[in-house]
Formats: sequence, C-alpha cells, structure tokens
Amino acid sequence: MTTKTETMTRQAPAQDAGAFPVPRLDQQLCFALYSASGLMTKLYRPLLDPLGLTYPQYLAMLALWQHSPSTIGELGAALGLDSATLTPLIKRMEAGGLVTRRRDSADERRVLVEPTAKGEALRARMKDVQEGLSCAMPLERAELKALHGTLTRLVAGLREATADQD
Amino acid sequence: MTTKTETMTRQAPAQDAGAFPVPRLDQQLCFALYSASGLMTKLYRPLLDPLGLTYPQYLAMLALWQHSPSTIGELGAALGLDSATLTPLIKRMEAGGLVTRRRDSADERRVLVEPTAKGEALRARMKDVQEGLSCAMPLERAELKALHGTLTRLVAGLREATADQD
DNA sequence: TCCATTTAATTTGTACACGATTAATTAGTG
DNA sequence: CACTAATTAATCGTGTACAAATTAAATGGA
Repeated sequence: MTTKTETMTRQAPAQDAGAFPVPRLDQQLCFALYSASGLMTKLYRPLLDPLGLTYPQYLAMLALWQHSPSTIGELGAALGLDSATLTPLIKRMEAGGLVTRRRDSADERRVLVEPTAKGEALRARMKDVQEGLSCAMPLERAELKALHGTLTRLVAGLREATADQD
Repeated sequence: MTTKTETMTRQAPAQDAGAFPVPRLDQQLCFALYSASGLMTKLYRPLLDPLGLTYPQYLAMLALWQHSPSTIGELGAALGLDSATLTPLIKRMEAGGLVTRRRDSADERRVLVEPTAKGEALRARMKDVQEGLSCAMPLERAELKALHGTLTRLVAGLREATADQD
C-alpha cells in the first residue's frame, strides 16, 4: 500500500508535502535574460555577417569607435570581458584587417587597439544594422526604453554584487 | 588648410556633419541584455559550484525536473539550444552522475535523458540557491516581476522574428 | 516492398567565455 | 639602487554555442 504508487507518473515526482518547490524555468528571471540575450545575438547575426563581424566583435567595434586607441584592459572594462576572452577576439579582428594591435611605447605592458581604415569604414554601415534591427524588435519604443532603463540599473547592481569575484 | 586638421584628436573622429551617429554601447538594449545575462551567470556560479553544476547545466536540470524523461530535442526546445550544444553538455552531466542517457526503444533515433538519484537529490538544495540569489538581486521585488514580464514578451517576439533562421 | 524523404542525434570546425596561472614590465619602498 | 609588490597581457584548460556535414532510424508513398 505504501510502495505501490511509487512508479505512477514521472511528471510530478517526489515533491514532498511542504517541500520547497523546484523553480520553474519560465519563472526564472535569469533564464528570461539568458534567452533574450541569445535571441538578440541571433537577430544580429544576418546583419553583421556581411560586415565580417560576430556579435561580440561588433560590441568591441562600438567601444573602439567611442574611444580609441584602447588597451585590452580598457576594452575589458567597457565590455565586461577579461583578457582571456579579448586577446584572441582582438587577434581575430586584427587578422580580419579591422583593427591594429601595438604595444604602448610608454608602457610596454599595454597593448593599444585601434580600428584600421577598413574598421572605420564599417561605421558608415551601422545605419543599416540599427534600422534592420529596430524593425525586427517586437516591443514598443517606450517599452524598450523602460526595459533598457531597468536593465541598466540591474547591471549596475549586479556589478557591485559580483565585484568580489574578480 | 584642408589637410591640416586631420590629426587633431582621436576621440571624435571622422563624424561627418549629418552622418548617422555610431550607436553608443551604453544605449544599446542588446548590450544591456548581454551584460545582465553574463552577470547573472557570474552571480550563480558560487551557488552552483558546490552542486557540481555550471549555469547551463542548472537550466537543464530545471527543465528535467519539470519534465522527464526528455529527449535532446525536447530539452533543446525548452532551453533554446540546439543538439550540437546539448549533446556534449548532457554527456558531461552523465559523466558527473547527474543524469542517465538511453535510446528510446520505441524510436531508436531519440535519446531519453533522466535525472539519476544523485540528480534528484539536488532538488532539495535549490532552496539555498534561490535564497542566496534573491538576496543578491539589486532590484525591488515588484520591479523584478515587471522586468520578467517584459522580457517574457520580448523573448516571445524575438522567437518569432528569428524563427526563419533554423 | 523499396526507396526517397524526413527526423534525431552526433560530429566537426570556429568562436566566445572564464578561472587560474604565467611572463613581462612598471611602480614603490627602503 | 636593489628588490619586492603590483599591474598588464597572454596562455592553458574546460565548457558553452552554433553552422554545416554526417550517420542512423523512421516514415511515406510508388
């Protein structure tokens, strides 16, 4: 009588009465962020492919257009990536002719990264990327604005909360 | 007189009058999502490490606790990942003793994934993970709720917008 | 029944992403 | 000035992540 029901259904197994309910995937904020981020990358891909850029490389170009030359460390701070990720990423961009890398003569530890003429030329094509993207965005302009604001505060808070793990 | 000013400053270069302004990193929704997602992963790491789970593996366990056995394809649909990502991920979880893999005898193409006793045992430790996490979240409960709602609609819309790229 | 098509998972190749370590350089202190 | 401490990239190892090609199995006609 007690062991009889243990092989009934697999769908709601072993949930003791009063036990902590296992969090559902669709109720997890982290999963919504994870999914949204991945889908945005997928949305950018066809727009960036013809430019010879991956999505992280596109972010790096945005940072460099804003401020260059930049060191690996500065790029890392701007993008939230560490040198183990950026060093090979920048080297691939260098191989693609989009940026130059050189040691800072004033401090030989630093590596200065700067767009090439070819890299600068991509600036002119950003209009199409932005337009192509905003057309595909499923939310209202005001909603996107509000979402961006909330995310910005979330990111600022998370940076503090994870600051110890560097 | 014309070529004299071309080496002035590096900070605001070559922005033709009326040209499309290069989008700023901190104004890009995609970058906010990218940063937030990465920081959430970093926030989970110390909580999941003692369980022997990476963050994507944690998501896979959530999906399996919700519904198992699941095929690779079902997990892929739930998580938004393709089989080329999931196959090795699940194999690592199998090597860690958290799940079992077996071919479906009714359809030998399918692989059924199911938590082991050890995997089921992790359920009991999810309370600590959830609590440890929500303590570190920098936003108000209501704000998080609203953010989750907006993201859910964004994800649904992006799924449609990217549905052709499968 | 046979075979073309479809489906499911795996494999291969490329590109992130991070923790931990290392190597080179610079800064600081006595 | 010597020598240690701190800083900066690069490297190594492991784990995602996806496109494209491959293999194996099931399905749907002719």
